[in-house]
Amino acid sequence: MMAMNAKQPFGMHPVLQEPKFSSLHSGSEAMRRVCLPAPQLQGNIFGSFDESLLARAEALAAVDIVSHGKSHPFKPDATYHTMSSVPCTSTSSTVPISHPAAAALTSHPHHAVHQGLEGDLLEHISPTLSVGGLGAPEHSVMPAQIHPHHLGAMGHLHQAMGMGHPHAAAVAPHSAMPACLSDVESDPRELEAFAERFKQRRIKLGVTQADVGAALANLKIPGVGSLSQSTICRFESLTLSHNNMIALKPVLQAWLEEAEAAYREKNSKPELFNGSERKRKRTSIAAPEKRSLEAYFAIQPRPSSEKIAAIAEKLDLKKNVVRVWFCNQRQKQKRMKYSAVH
DNA sequence: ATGCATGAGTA
DNA sequence: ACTCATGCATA
Repeated sequence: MMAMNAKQPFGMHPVLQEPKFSSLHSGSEAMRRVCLPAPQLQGNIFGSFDESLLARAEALAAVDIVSHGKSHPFKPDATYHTMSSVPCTSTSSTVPISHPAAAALTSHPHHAVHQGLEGDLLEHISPTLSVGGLGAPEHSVMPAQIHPHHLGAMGHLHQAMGMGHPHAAAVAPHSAMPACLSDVESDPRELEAFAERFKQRRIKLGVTQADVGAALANLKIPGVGSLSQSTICRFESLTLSHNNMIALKPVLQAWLEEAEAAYREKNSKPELFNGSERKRKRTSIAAPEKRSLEAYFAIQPRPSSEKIAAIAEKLDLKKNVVRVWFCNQRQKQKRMKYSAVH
């Protein structure tokens, strides 16, 4: 099978960044920080009694096994093939994937599969979306170029678009304003509702999350490229940051509208349609270690580099793994679902 | 659906 | 060295 490779393994084109728009980052970040519980108190304590606290954390971890209402009462995730020995550092190193061609050959089972299963729908919808009806998918395959790592660009764009003012309560006394400026219905309710609607309608169209992500690139929206299944999934399940949700909403909404339009069009015109990359290895932190980490996190979400090193050693994990774990943990805390200011 | 990771942009 | 938006790999 030689499907086109839409995505590439990591570490290839660091370029392709657009002049990018703004950096409202700080703004939102600052704001969010203010909203955080901010348990700074323990910083000092931790600093001076680190040893004992670490110990206590471990003790807690030992007992606190199930009490963490988190999510895993007991998942047999203990499958730690932690091949941490292999630096995932995309630093090109041995990564041979330099030939787009080769990459294309070996590529993604995903897209291939999807095309097989729903190629029909996609081929009718996607082209229509991008070209506006010209159809004629000369190359009925997804052009493997849809991924011009719009990375930062997109994120910024979105932020620029959606960044906003969480208020929006007293707004709009006189409907005069089309409400299209900086307003943004950043209302969590609205987002939640949209996400739900989006998911249902998407399913109705028979499109997978991965398909949506890929199709996004066909919308030709400046600064918007494809997205992964992960992101679409997270959008639907509201497990993205508030800002991220707001930024993505308009794009997904645009896709949905066009997809449905294309769908309708299809149904209304029966005549026409009747009828080397080395794989990155995911390190897995064993349950016991994870419990310890959670305990540490509870007393100090932002351990210093030294603490991280200490923890890493005690748990016999790579320092970087621990550092990233804390980063992800913090990020996780900020996600919508729970943290939302409902 | 979610865990661990990367990279850009910041501070 | 952190935050954020994302993605690959995997349960």
